Amino acid sequence: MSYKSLKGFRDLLPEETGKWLWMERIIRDLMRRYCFGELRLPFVESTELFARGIGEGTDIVGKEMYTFLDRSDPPLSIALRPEMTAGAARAYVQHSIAQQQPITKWYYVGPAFRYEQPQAGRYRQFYQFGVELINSDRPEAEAEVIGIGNDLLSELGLSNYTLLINSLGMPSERAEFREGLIDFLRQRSDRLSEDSRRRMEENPLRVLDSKEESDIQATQDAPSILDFLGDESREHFKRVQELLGAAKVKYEIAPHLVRGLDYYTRTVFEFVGGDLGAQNTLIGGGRYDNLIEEVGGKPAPAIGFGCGLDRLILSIEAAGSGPTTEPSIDAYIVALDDQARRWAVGAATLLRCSGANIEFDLLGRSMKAQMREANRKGARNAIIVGANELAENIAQVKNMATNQQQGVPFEGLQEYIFPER
RNA sequence: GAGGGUGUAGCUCAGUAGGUUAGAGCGCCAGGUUGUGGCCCUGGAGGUCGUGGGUUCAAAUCCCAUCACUCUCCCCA
Repeated sequence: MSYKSLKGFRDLLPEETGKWLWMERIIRDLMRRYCFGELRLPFVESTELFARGIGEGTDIVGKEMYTFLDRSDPPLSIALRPEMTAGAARAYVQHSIAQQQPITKWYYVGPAFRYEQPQAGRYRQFYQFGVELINSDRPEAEAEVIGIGNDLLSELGLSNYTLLINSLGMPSERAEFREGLIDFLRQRSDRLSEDSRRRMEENPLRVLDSKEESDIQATQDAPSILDFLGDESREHFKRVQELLGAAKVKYEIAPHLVRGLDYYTRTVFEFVGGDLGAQNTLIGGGRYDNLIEEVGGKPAPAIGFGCGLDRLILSIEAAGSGPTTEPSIDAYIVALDDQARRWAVGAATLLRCSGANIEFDLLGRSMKAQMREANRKGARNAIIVGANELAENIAQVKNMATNQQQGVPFEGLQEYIFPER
């Protein structure tokens, strides 16, 4: 085999795309009911947009972006999008959406790219569904967005998941907490893992999210971000919890939940799946009240989430969920000679125009082979036409399940195979 | 960037005290049926045993290197 897809990139063959179409249909139907509009963004943006939007210090920007120089003069640094929120914020500002509508509800579905070691549920080209709700600072916005995530998972037939929520406060509150946390961590740095000692200075919040047993032990009585929230942030978080209760959404408060993007403020949340191993974040999101301003717009509070569709597919498979009906073939036309094949081409066109799913042999195979193919494909009927049928204008139609076969006049085929529905 | 595991037919895998033409199941093709699928029977196509080198009379099998895939850590969806 001379060519292979690149590491972390893969083909989705028709065998699998059925599941994807099913999932995407559920997503789009859900978004219709929540009255969100679909946004389609470029796959490529200026590198700077992501650096500014996501944060220079994050791993995503620091070491996982696919960046290239284009052919302009001087060359422009561009990047494959590592997520879609920055692009959505850019679009919001570029099109002056704030001037046109008081609140904006967008969703998107599509690929994003990160240069990482692939592993289960993680690829270099991965697929995300996400929502962005822009220009509301109200806790109802949290309830709306989190509710979408909850509804989505349940409509996909998943039940083995947990919603974790936390508040990171506003930047000033987080800075204060950060100081306190660094003090705490320094005192017990000897008990921390090597990774955590490194992270302690650059991103101390992440230490709390460590999976190392020693780190978990050492940080059990670490200060909680929740104790550093000001009145407004505290009240906001409390109200979010009330509203989730009103929406009957089950959640757990997770003071250790931090998330890796710089732009989050106040509420952050994750839906984690039970049976996915390390890559178990199905949906991750939060409020980002400063991002719009960061990319050049007038300040606008916002909240959203990203949802990993590759992982959703894994969960769907693990849960035994998925589409129940496969597209069926209404009839397979079995043509016995060249005359009959000519007839079949015309008949197939007519039947297909009426809405029926029709297949016929494209390899010039024997009748036996055509019948075998009709059976294998699960066709409901075989329309058999040879010289005799052409002479009488009557096709032999065999019901593949019952074995019953009868003559059907050509002009009655459409009605027989595909009655008006 | 760090650490495990695995590479034999399209797919899932047998085959290692080195020994003739490398096997099975599934799938695919054809025949058994003159104009009728499934089940059954028979036959067939399909393999540089990941790649390169070494040891040996002889390597899928032993040694070295290398690549790919996969899982885990980091990080995230």
